[in-house]
Amino acid sequence: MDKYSPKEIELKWQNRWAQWESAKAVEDGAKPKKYILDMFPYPSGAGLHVGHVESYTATDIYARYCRLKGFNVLHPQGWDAFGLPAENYAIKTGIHPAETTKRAVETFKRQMNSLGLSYDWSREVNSSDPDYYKWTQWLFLQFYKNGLAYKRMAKTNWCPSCQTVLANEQVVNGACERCGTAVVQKDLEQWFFKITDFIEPSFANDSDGQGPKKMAGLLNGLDDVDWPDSTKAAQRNWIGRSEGATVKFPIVILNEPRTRSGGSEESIIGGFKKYYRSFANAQDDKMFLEVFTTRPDTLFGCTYMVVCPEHPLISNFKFQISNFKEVQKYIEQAAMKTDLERAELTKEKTGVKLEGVSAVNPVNGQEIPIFVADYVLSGYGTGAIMAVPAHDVRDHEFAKKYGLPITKVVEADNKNERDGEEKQIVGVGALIRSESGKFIFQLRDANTNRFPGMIAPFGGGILEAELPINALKRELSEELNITTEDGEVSLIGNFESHFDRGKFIRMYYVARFETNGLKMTEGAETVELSLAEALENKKVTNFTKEVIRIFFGDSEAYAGEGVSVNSGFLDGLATVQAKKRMIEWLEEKKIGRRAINYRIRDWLISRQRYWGAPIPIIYCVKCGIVPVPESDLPVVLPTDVDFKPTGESPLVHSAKFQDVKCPHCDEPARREADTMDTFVCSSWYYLRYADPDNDRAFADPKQLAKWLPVDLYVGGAEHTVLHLLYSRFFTKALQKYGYLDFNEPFLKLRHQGTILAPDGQKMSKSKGNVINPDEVVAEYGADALRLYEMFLGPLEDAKPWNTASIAGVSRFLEKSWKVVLSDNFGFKGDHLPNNDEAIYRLINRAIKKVGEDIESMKFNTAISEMMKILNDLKEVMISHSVTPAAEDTFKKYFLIILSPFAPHIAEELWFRLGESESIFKKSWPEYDEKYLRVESVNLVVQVNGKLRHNLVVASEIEEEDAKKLALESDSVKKWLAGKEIAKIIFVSGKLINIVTK
RNA sequence: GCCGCGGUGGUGAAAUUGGUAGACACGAGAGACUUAAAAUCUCUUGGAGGCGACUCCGCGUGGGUUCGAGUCCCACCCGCGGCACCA
Repeated sequence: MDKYSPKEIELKWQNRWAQWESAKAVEDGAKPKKYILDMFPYPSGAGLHVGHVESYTATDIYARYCRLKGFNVLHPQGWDAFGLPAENYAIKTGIHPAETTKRAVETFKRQMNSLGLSYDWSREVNSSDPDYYKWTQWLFLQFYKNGLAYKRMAKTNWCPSCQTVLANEQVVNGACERCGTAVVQKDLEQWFFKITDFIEPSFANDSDGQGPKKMAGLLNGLDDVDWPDSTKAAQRNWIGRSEGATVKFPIVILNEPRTRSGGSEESIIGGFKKYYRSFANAQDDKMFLEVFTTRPDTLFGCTYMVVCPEHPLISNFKFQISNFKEVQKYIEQAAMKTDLERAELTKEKTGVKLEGVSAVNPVNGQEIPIFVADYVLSGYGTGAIMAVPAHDVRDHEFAKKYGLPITKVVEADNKNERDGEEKQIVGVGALIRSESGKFIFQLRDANTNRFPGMIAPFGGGILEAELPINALKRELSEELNITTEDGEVSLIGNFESHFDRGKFIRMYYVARFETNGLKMTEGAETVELSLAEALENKKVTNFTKEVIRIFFGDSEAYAGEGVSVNSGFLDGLATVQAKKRMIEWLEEKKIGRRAINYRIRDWLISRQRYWGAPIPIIYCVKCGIVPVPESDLPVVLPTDVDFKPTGESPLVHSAKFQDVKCPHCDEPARREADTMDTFVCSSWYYLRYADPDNDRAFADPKQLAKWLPVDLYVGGAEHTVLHLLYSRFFTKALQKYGYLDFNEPFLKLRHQGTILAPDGQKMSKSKGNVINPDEVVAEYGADALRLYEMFLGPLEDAKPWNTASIAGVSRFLEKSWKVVLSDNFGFKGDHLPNNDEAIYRLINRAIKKVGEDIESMKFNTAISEMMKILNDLKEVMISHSVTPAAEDTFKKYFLIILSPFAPHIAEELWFRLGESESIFKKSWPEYDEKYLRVESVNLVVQVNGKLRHNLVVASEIEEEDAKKLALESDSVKKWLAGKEIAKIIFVSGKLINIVTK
C-alpha cells in the first residue's frame, strides 16, 4: 500500500471533475431543486483568505450532500468585480482596474479549484462585464419607470478621501466604511432608490389576472425566513420603526397676538385660544411647528421646543426672530460640523433660543420657548421636537444647562426602592478618589454617621473596595454631574450635598455578606486596598464585586414607563393607555394624529467614481432627464479615462462618453457621469445565475421559477444591513412589477464566524498574522484544510486558527486511507469470532448522525462522529473478525459520508476499491433502523440526584425490574443505609433516581 | 443607552433540548518501537484529598423552581457584534 499523498491525488481529481462537469446543475425535472449560494466575493489582489475557505467549504459540503441525496443542485460562483479598491489601486499604480480585476479573478478561481469546491463554472458571472451590467442598467430603467429611482437635492454623506457620496448604510460611526475618513455633509443632487416604499406590506401588480397579491414588506418579511436572530434584529433596528404621534404646536409671534391680548397670563391663554381657533383649521402650515413624538402621553410635561439648524421655521420667521444674527451664526457653526462631531456624546449640548417667537403647548395653553440646537436631527421626523425634560435624558440635560423648567408628568415604578426592601442597607458611603488615583467606595460609619476618611478627626470604621470602573462611570456621569475623562472618574463633588438633596449613594449587600461578618478597619486612616489585597489581608471576607451594589436615589430624568400624574385628562393612566388617550384627543381636536416614523432613508446609489456601472440617463436641455432607450444598453464604461478622483465622476472628462444626442429630440445632450453603487450590482446577481447567458432578459422567467429563491445562502455578517437589505428590496420591487413571483430572495441564511489569527486577534496584513490557504494546501492538502476549518467549531462562531491542530484531521485522513486500503481493516482476523453486526451498527449510526449534522450545518460534530467510528472500529476488530461483505459495505458507506467533507481522498479510495464511476454519482445511503436499536443500555442509578451506580441492562427493562436491580446493588445499599426511601423516579432507558426522606 | 449573541478543562469544543458534564480533537506527561530523532502505537490527563476502593468540589456570580439544572425562572457581572442625540 502506498502512502496517502494529497498532492498526488487532489490535482488529478480536480481535473477529472472539471472534465466530467460533475458540478454542473442538471435540469432533471423529476428531481427537486436546491439552490445553494455563497456571497460572491470581491476579487481582491490579496487572494482568498481562510474566512472564504470556511464559508465556501460549508456550502460545498452541503451542495455535495444534496447531490447525493438526489437534488438538482445549483451551486454557482461569480465576481463582485466593481468597486473602490481596484480603482484606488489603479490610481496608485496606473494599472487599469479591468486588468487587476482580471488577474485577481484568475487567482481566486485557481484557489477555489485547488480546494475542490464544486462550483458550476458554466454559470460564472462578473458584475463588471458589460453583458452583466447591461441588465443592472436595465433594472435601473425599470425602477425609474416605476418611480423607484429618482433624483433630488439632498443632504448627503460625502467622503473627502474617496471623493464620492455614500449611502447611509456605508457610513459607520460617522466615517466612511471603506477608508475610515470622517464623512462630511454636502448638499448635492443625487440618485436614490425608494427603499422606503417597501418597509410595510404592499400589493404586487396583478400579473396573472388573479388580482393583486399582498406581499410582505422589509419588516414583516423577516418573519418568514430562516435567518440568524442577530441579523433579523439588526435589520429591524436599521429600519427603526417608531410608533407615536405628530403634534402641531401653534406659533406665537410676540409682537402680534400677544400684544393684542394684553400682558397677564390669563389673557395670554385667552389670546392663544382665539389665535388657536383661527389657525387650527387654516392650512397655513407656517404658523404651526409640527413635531413627532413616541411619548404623546408626556405632552403635559413639554416645557420647550427644539428645531434642528436646518429647519424652515427659522427662515420663515427671519424677521420676527430678534436675535437672528446669533441664530444664524449657530446654524453656520453646526453646518460645518461632521456628523461625528455633532454626535459626540461626551460633549455638552448647545443651542440658541429663538427670541421673538414662541410656541403654545396645545394641551395646557402654556407659552413655551423654541430653541435651535444641533442635537435635533434634520432627517428624522419633522426635524423638530417637543422637549419633555422630566422624561427624556437629552431634553433633561439641555434643560439643566439652560435653566428651563422641568415638569414631572409620569410617576415611574421605583424599581430601586423595591430592590432596597429585599436587601439590607448596611450603610451609606461616599465615592472618593485617593491621591494615588485609586477609586474607593467609603462606607459611612453606622454608629457615628460620619465619613471617617473624609473628616479624619471623627474616626470610625471604614470599608474600602475597588469597584468596576465602567459601571461607576456610567452611573456617575448620568446621576451626579461628574465629569469623566479617559476612563477615570475625576471629581466626586460634595458628598454631603448630594445626600441632602436625596441623591445620596446607598450601598446594599446580600445576606451572605453579613453572615461572614464584615470586619472594618479601625481608625481614621484611609487604607487603600484592592479587592485581592483586601481578601488577602482578611480585612474583608468574601468580598466580591457582586456583593456590593450602589445606586442613586431620586433620579429626576428617566425614560421609563409608569403612571401619568399632573397630566390633566391622563391622570392615573398607565403609559400605554395614556398614549392612546392622548392620540385620540389630538385627532379629535385636529392638532395631531397617530404617526409612524422610520429611521431608514432612501438608498443613495450614485457615486462620483469610475469603476462602476454607468447610470443610463441622458440630460437634455430641452427634454430634461431622459432615460437611455433599452435598445441602447449597455452604456459601456469607457476604458480610456483618467480615473483620478476630483469630486466629479471621472467620466465627466471623457467627451466621447459624455457628448451624446438626446434620444427624444436628437439635440446635443449630456450623459449622466455618475456610476452606480456596487451594491446595486450585487443586489440581483443571485437571479442572474439562473440564466447567465440570456441577452434578451436579465433571466428567463422559466429559469427563475425553476431555481429561485435561494435555499441556502452563506456569507459574512458584515452584510447584515447592506447587501442583504438591498437584495430584499430588489426582490420585492421586482415582484411588485411582475418580474418575480416571490419576494424574499434568501430562505435560509447563515453567517460564517470570523477566523482569528492564532494570537486571538483579527488577521490583518499590517499585523503580519495572516494565514494563506495556499500554504496550508501545499503542506497538508485541500481535504485536510477543509476538514480542519469545519472541525474548528460551529460555523457561525468566531474562532482562532491553531496550526498545530491541523495534525489531528490530517491523522484522521491517513487513518482512513489505511483502514480502507487494508484487508480486514488492517487487523488480524484469523480465528477470532465474527462480529458483522457491530460493524453494521457503527456505519449505520454514522450515516444517520453525519446526515443529520450536515442538514443542520453542524459540521464539527459530523466530523467527530466519523473519527469516532474509526476509533470504535478498532475496538471491535481487536477481538473480532468480519466477513468480506460487511467489510466492503463499511468501507464504501464510510467513503460516501466522508466524500462531501474530503472529496479528493474519498474519490481516490472509491476507485481503488474497484468502482468505475465517480462516488458523487452515488446516493447517500439510507440507514437501517434495525442496527440503531440498542438492546442493552447503561442505566444510571442516582441517590438523591447524585450518580452512585451504573447498571447495564436490557434497553426495554421494566420499571419494577430496574428498581429491584438498583436496590440490590451494594453501592446503592451503602448510600441508603439508615435512610427511608421517599420515592423512586424511573426514566426508561436512562436512569433511576432514589429519593430519601 | 437600546437591540442581539455568548461565558463549560491548559486549548478548540461536545452534551440526544431537564436526566452520567467535558464526546471528538489539540496540547501535555509516561511508556513501547528505534543506535538516535521524527513518525507510529499504548496508557494518563477538570480540581482537591486518599496507598486504595472511594469522597468532596466543579459549566461567569448570587438566588429560585425541580427527585434531578450547563440546559428553565429572577437578579447581577463580564465579553463580542449591530445601532446610537432617531425624540
